[in-house]
Amino acid sequence: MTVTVAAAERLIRIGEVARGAGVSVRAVRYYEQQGLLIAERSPSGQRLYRQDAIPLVRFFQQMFAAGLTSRRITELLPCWDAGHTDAEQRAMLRAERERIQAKIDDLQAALDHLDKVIAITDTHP
Amino acid sequence: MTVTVAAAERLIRIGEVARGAGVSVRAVRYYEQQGLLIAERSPSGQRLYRQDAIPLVRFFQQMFAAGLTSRRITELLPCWDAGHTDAEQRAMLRAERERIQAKIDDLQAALDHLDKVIAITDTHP
DNA sequence: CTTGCCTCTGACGCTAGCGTCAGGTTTTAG
DNA sequence: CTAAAACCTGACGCTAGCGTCAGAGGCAAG
Repeated sequence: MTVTVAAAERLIRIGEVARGAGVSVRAVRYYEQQGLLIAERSPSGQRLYRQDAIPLVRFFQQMFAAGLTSRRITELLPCWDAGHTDAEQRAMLRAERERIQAKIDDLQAALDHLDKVIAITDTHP
Repeated sequence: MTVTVAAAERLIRIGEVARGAGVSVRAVRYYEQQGLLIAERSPSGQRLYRQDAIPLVRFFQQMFAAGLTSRRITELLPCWDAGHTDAEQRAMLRAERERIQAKIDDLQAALDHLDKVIAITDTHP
């Protein structure tokens, strides 16, 4: 008979989070300052994170790349954490979705434009 | 018998350029400061533009949206103006192309991520 | 013990594309 | 002629996500 015990999760320090997610230590501190990432503290004051902080930071990077501000991300975090959403949050999700789609379209148009020029300059050196 | 005369192009002032391209007057001045857009000057010192300045400014906007800096755009302008390109410029064109494509891919991934969350929060209110 | 790496809290710096205000000239409409 | 609208040159401000430096404490290894 086996008994499963809730294993005390190994907490990691800020450097490990930063390396794991491919960002700077400064960036991780900044995320905390913006309310994106809450850390426990060791008795001596060092930040301690759960391991899922690493994918979370990666996720922040993805959203930043998509043009969301840290403020928007904090407002949308409950949609992930709890699965709980109100009408306002769903509207924000859709609005950001549309923004991103529009941005993709703009980028695609710019890409097409550049490709034309590349084609011309290649056949016409 | 009809004689075609090279019609003296009607020059426009900065306000018309700005309205035509959907940007601010300040932006147009900024482009000049960055070396993107050269303007003639009237005797009193006002900037005078040819009408193709409007599509040019639109193009700048498109490139800005694609993440190119004004510096890069100035370096690539000869590719449009003269059709003349050297190897370095062609390499820059390709590099920018790759950057934009990578950015599109990132945005698409973020969009897919958001769509998943939207689907969850919709079926699971 | 001390060497060396990691972490801490401020706090200022940076970039890029403008916004905006100040104070003055020019052009245009009536 | 005159008032409004448009234009000019500085020059400082703003945002957002960090970089970077300063000065000080924490922590495992030899």
